[in-house]
Amino acid sequence: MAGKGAKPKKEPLAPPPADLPPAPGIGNMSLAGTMQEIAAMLELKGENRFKIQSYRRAADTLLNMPEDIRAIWRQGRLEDLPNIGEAIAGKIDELLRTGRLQFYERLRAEIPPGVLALTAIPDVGPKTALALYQALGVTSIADLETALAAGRGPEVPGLGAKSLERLRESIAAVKQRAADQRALLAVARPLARQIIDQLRGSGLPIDQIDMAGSIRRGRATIGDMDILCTSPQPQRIVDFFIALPIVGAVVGHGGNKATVRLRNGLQVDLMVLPPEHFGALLHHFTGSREHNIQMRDRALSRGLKLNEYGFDRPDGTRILCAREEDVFATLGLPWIPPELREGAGEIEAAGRGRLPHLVTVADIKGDLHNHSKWSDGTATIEEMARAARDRGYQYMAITDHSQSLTIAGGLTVDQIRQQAAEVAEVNRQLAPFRVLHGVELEIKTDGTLDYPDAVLASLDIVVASVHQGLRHEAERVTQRVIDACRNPHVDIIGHPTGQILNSREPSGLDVAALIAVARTTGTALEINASPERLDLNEIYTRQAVEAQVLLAVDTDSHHPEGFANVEYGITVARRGWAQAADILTTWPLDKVLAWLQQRQ
DNA sequence: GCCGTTTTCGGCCCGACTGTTTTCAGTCG
Repeated sequence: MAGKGAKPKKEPLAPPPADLPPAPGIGNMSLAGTMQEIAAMLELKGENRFKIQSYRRAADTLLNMPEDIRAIWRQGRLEDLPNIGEAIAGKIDELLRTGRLQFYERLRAEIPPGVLALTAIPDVGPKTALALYQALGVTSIADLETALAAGRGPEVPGLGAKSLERLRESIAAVKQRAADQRALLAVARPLARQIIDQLRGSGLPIDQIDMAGSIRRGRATIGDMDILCTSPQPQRIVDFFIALPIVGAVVGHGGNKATVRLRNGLQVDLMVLPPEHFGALLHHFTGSREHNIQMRDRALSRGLKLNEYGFDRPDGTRILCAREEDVFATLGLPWIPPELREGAGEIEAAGRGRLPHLVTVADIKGDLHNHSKWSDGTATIEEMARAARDRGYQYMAITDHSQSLTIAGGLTVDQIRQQAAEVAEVNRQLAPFRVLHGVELEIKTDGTLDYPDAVLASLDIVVASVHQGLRHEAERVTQRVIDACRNPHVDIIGHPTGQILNSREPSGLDVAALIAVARTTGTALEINASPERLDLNEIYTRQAVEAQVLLAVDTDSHHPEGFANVEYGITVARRGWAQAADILTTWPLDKVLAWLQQRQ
């Protein structure tokens, strides 16, 4: 028998030769994408659904795991990962060694091109997609639309008149949706709060109300919103909800639920529930899918069946859960914060009493990356400082752009020297509040920094960022950022990957390599809280936390209202399992000053 | 294809909804 705790294996996959580099461009994300594609193609082939599920779960593991897959591979530990066994480990190994996967390429050759795309249509899954292809020969949504318009369709087995009509509507909807995008959390969450406030203020009887789904877990972008509440008068709640001014169209409504589309296009589901089921339903609709699967698995191992109404015992009786805490307690667990519910080890951690004490907005004591009128901000240094002080902060850094970023009014060496006098004056007025004089320093396309070291040494703090040459090849971007990280004057790497949600992909930066360097240099990595950035993301945040690399939640504010965005940076930090001690900007001023001093 | 504090074989999360193939399959969240 194998030793306790270890997963017994006949012959573990050998680690790669020490001198073999991983194939370029292959990391956690791309591997997860490949696994998802394999799952979709196997589904189309009608493969065993549990095999398909295995590839999906392996993809989830890759997406949520806190470590870089290449490091695990190098150590020969692929099969130690949950949901990754001999077969999938072998495929990951093949991809990392050679950059290709024969199994995947054979599947691609087998599946008619374009059929997969049909499954983007609502209510069209693999079975329907294949039937459409076989009966009509269509290999794209456009093909299908043309065929249906020409009166074809009745020859597809299993599709009656109703289904065909529905299909036409779904195609119209999917074409519309392609133009739309997922909403930023910073757009969706205030809307959800507004709806909840209006329902609460309606005068109608509401006992409990909360948002659920990805908005409650705090994902960076939101597809649609779920709001759950309890009330003795569900119909009146539903009627009030669908008549809200913010509602653009009512998609459907009944006695205790309604689906609407807001004026900005976001879909919102409201459900009014019996109070005795509220906890179980809130848990069920908060998800994520993988978290729910693992919770049900844990229930099964205890002879219970978990569903959205509670736990069913083998004798047919039911354990009701009015509060979410009851769901966890029934499985011997403490309540798990929604931000952690991604099925990425939180249930195991909860079971061992090892959940992190997640950082909160209330822990934040300052903000170390902000702009003023001196470059591209809209407020004076004093206005920014007063706004930060009014939030209860002890300090704020002014970090206007450096000279190379001309488009943002970057400061010359002379200008930033002049700026120091204004910072000193604001500090005289607002003491003991402290404005740190800093810069958001360009990491230039040639890899050098935008000010000489002597100038950097005269500043309180330096945030180094990439704005230009984000599309450079991965090795080059990585080298530029790592070189900046190694400069002892650089304190923080700003928005490391440069991603803009919904519009710009992250650069090719090898974040794992950056984390490894930051660990040795003691440089902090930023979680930029600007809602369209959220960079580092939660996955890299967790990698940094595990590596004990310091993080800085900064809002990159260009006006006084920007400080409120700290909420979104904190959400990322929480999703990355960060505690207050991991975050530089939760530290009090004297500790931050001592840290900066010691770095000089 | 993965997994194991009853297990190395035989399971695998659960229920709602819909249409149609009148007893269930497909899709979704």
